[in-house]
Formats: sequence, C-alpha cells, structure tokens
Amino acid sequence: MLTIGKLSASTGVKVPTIRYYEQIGLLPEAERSAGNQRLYDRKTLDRLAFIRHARELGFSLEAIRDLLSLSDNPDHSCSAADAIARAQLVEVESRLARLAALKAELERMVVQCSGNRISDCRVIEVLGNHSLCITDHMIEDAIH
Amino acid sequence: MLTIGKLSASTGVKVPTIRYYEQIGLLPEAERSAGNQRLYDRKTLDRLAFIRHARELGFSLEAIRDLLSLSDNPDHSCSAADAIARAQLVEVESRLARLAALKAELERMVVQCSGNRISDCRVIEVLGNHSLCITDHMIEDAIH
DNA sequence: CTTAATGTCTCTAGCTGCTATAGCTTCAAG
DNA sequence: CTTGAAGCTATAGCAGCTAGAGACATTAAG
Repeated sequence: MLTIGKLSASTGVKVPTIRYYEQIGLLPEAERSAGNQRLYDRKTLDRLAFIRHARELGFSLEAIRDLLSLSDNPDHSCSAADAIARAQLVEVESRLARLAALKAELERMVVQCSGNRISDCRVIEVLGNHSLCITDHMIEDAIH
Repeated sequence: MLTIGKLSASTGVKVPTIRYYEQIGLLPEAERSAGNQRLYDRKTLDRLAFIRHARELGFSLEAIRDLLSLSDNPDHSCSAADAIARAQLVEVESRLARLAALKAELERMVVQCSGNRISDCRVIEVLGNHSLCITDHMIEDAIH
C-alpha cells in the first residue's frame, strides 16, 4: 500500500492533483489508514498512470472519464474507444498544421527584425497587420 | 464610431471578450454614447486586431500586454519585442515536436484497434502501458 | 408614433485543470 | 521524545474566457 506521496513519485502526478482527481471522481475514494491518510494499491496506480498518459496525449478529463468507463466494462466493443482516439488524432493533426503555419510566421517576424527602433520593428508591424499573415483559409488548406 | 457589436464583427473577437479585455486593461476604457454604450474608433480596432492576431499566434495576454506597451513607446529599441517573439517561437517549436510525437502514437493506437472487445483494444492498452509509448527523452531528442 | 426585435449594459457565476495557502494532524528517523 | 517532513481539509486563485439574469438603448417595420 502506497501513501499519496509515493503514488505521486511513482506516477509523476502531483499530490494535490491526485486529490483533485479523487474529488472529481476520476479516481475512486481512497482507503484510509488509522490516521486518516490515503492509501493506494497497485490497481489505482495503474489507473493513475493511464490518466497521466492520456493527459500527456492531450485527452480532456472528460474523454479520459469515458475511456476509463469503457475499460471498466471490458465486454463492450472497443469501437467507442477507437472513436475517442480518432477524434483526438484529428484534433492533434489540426493543431499540428496550425502550429506549423504559426511557426513559419514567427520565423519571418524574428528574421526581419531590424534591431532598431520599435517604429521599424517587423514584429510589431506583422502583429498589427493581419493581411500580412497566414490566414485561416491557408491553414484549412494545409490540413486537408 | 463603432458599437461593440460592429467591432466584434469586424475583428472576430466576441463581445464579452472585448469587455473582458477592457476590464483587465488590455483595451482602454471606451468612450460612451449618450445612452452609455461603448463607442470605438479606428485606433482601438487596430489595437484589438493586433491582440487577436497575437492570441492566434499563441502569445499570452501578459506577453501581448508587453508588446502593446512597447508599441506605445515607438522610440525604444525593438530588441525587447524581438525577444518576446523569439521566446514564443521556441515555445511553438517545442509544442510542435511534442505534438508530432503524440500524433505518431495516436496513429499507432487507432491502426491497431482490433474492432472487437475492449479487452483486446490497443487504445486502452497503449494508454495504460507507458513503456509502449514515446518518452519525453525521445521528444527532447526530436527537438534538438 | 408605436411596437417588437435586437443590441447593449452591469453584475455575478461558471468553465477546465490544476496550484497555492493556511492551519492543523500524523508519521518516521534519530 | 522530539523534530521535521508529509499528510489532512478547506478555501481561494490562476488564465482566458463564456454564460446567464434582468434592465436599458437603439433600430426597422407597420
């Protein structure tokens, strides 16, 4: 049985975050020691590792809640889990395309900085002039 | 002079968001009509377009506040603006590398989905098994 | 000119996903 | 047996909005 600190150390999830996950029902209410301290078993450690990993992949707590309830019912079809993952993938691809476009724009900005007075600064100018920049339309094209 | 609705329509920033920006001091307090409605001029429209664009580029409101105060003092050197943009670029590059790795992992997940019972589902399994996944170390390597 | 629809006003509360603080109790090492 | 770390609860705060209530303003149609 692990204390919350050990659980935190072995999953990389901070202590207050673990308590928060319990509070919102992502983790079950922990057993308590005689002195009222939370105690965790291997099962909860796995569950928390799952949550952490999914968070790193950008899944929302809501999506994770769904995935967990799916994995709690192993007889159901996995198509729902697959759908969640696919939706997440679409999201990630969209963010990726968007970020790539923004990176290009930022690079243009810093390259063109004259190093002189603000009034000559491309950074400020580009940010103020939307027409110089990559449009949503271009981003949409890049995605598809 | 524009009402808040027109300003919203022409910048794509929602009405409550404009009021919020005023409240936190990103926009100056607006002039008011006889009937106490906010009125905006071209200058504020430009400022709001600047803010919107910078937000799309992922700048925090704090960074935008700095950029705005720089552009309000056009005699200063633009190296500060350049530094902010460069920091933002580093951030974006890091997020980009991270997202690319996550995309690869998600693709593996959905491809391997057996379409059958949850107990056979790779989506759930991969999420639960951190050792199968791309590590922070690998992401760091990808960045540099 | 009136009426109805739409727009705007202020204020408050809520959202996600945590993080920090205060003031207390419990535990483990020396 | 003491002391310092780790735990507890409860509350409040962060970014960056968003939504709702209930009142006043403006505009367009009839």
